Amino acid sequence: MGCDSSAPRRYNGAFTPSVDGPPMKESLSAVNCGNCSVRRLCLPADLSAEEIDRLENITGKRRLLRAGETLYRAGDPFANLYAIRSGSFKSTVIAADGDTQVTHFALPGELLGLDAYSGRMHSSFAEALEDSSVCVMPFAQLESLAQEVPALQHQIYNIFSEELKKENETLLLLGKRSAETRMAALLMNISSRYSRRGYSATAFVLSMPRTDIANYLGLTAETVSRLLSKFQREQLIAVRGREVEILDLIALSELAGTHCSYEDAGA
Amino acid sequence: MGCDSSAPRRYNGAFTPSVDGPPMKESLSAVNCGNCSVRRLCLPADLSAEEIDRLENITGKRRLLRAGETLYRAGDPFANLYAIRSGSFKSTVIAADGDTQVTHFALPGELLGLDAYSGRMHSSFAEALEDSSVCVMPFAQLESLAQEVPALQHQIYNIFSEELKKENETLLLLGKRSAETRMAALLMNISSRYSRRGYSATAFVLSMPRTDIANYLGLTAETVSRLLSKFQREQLIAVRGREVEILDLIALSELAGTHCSYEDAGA
DNA sequence: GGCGGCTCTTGATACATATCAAGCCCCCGC
DNA sequence: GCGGGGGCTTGATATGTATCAAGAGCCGCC
Repeated sequence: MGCDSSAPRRYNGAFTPSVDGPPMKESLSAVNCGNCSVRRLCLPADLSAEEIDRLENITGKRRLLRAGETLYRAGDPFANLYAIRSGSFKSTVIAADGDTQVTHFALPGELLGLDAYSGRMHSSFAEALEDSSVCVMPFAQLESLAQEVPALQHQIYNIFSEELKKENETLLLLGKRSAETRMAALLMNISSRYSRRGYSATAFVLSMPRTDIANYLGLTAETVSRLLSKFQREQLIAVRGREVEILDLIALSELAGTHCSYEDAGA
Repeated sequence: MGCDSSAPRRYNGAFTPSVDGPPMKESLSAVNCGNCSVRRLCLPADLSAEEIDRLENITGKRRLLRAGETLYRAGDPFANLYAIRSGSFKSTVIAADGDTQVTHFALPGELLGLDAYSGRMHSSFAEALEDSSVCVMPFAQLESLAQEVPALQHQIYNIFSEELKKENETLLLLGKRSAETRMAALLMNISSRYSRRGYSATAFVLSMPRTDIANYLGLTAETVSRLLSKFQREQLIAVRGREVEILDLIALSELAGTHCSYEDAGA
């Protein structure tokens, strides 16, 4: 079993029968960065075997979370970055008036916690949308290792920069686009992110409730629901609860107003 | 004359009579990071005199831009970061369908170009809103210097992280808030950023046209105009063209739904 | 000094999406 | 198997903001 043993699992599943058998268990053998299947997406990108080895010494720890548990909260001291190995998370921020806003959905192979460096304190919340597993990466150690290993340094900059780019795309999406476009773009985005990971680009399970999707897109849950129904009527997708199958990838991407996804149109 | 000689100047000014006298000229004496008035906001934060000296060797170059000129365009190879010394910029991204979205307004002391690291290519446009001056910082050199100077490294991470935090706040703003709230939040934000720089928090000139504000906030120019008029009727602000005076900072910040600004509620 | 072109303002109307309100479905626990 | 509750869907209505349209102010140019 590699770094990426458990497949995403819904906590409220329709496909998957139940979640109660032997959950949250994980073999610890052969769990390392070198053979991690999300490797390409995590930090190690261009490191040599020896460098990966050193990285592993500081990223050995795993943390398992149940659906609904929070990985960190705004105000928590910043100590670690987290690489998602399986499962998914939502990031939220809270306004002064208590209003919350979902800012991201994080899927396997993606990082959480980058916004916490400045101020040494998390400024957002990360909550597991389903049972999930993360690599814990103590940033202080990562930082000093990076000081010695330029390739790691580059990779960290890369990730920060990538993250900024993604946010720009999100802004673009939320800026002035119709509810329909936003919904289509989100579906395309999730599709491409799963596909990049080796999962199906056309059939997946949304791990988040409609309310979270709505909040993220700046819409209401009712509107999200209506749009999904509409897409289904138009034969663009098939929805059943949180299961989604994209029937017409091209039409959907045209609706989204972008060729592939608003994240990274390549891949 | 220090690092921050020229004050922001409108290119379409109401206060300032004209822009044609001796523009875009700048003494080169004593232009260095150590005595730069935006120092606290640029990279040098915690560096020793000796380290600042080394930094200066690679950041000596200046670039002057006329209102409307672009600092970089999406697709340009990434070579430099830019620290704004005077003037202001808008960052935009362009959707596949050609639609553009303003993602930021950048004021003096702030950095541009961070999103370009990954892919070694700019993914957005930066256009001067008024005649402006920037410090050119070749990133490759910055990077290798950072490899030797941990304090610089920290500062770079800091800036990246700060940037991500800011974007989260912007998402919060755009997510589900009324036009009124967005407009108030933008005014408060600009106010706090100017104030942080030592300028008046209550009287400033918006360097961008209404259309850019509207685009940034996900509204139309008409709505922006109406809102400003409304704020004025309600004695919250006084507007005359692009000049704004905030009359009731407290009421405005309450409207914005945050205590001070959506950027960094402190300061 | 007067003309022409922007940017900005203001008004009337249209429309997209929110809001309010049931009812349904599915999953879970008893 | 039955009852309960949360998430989801669907409908009717309300409303905020866009859209369309006209006019005003300002600036630069001729």
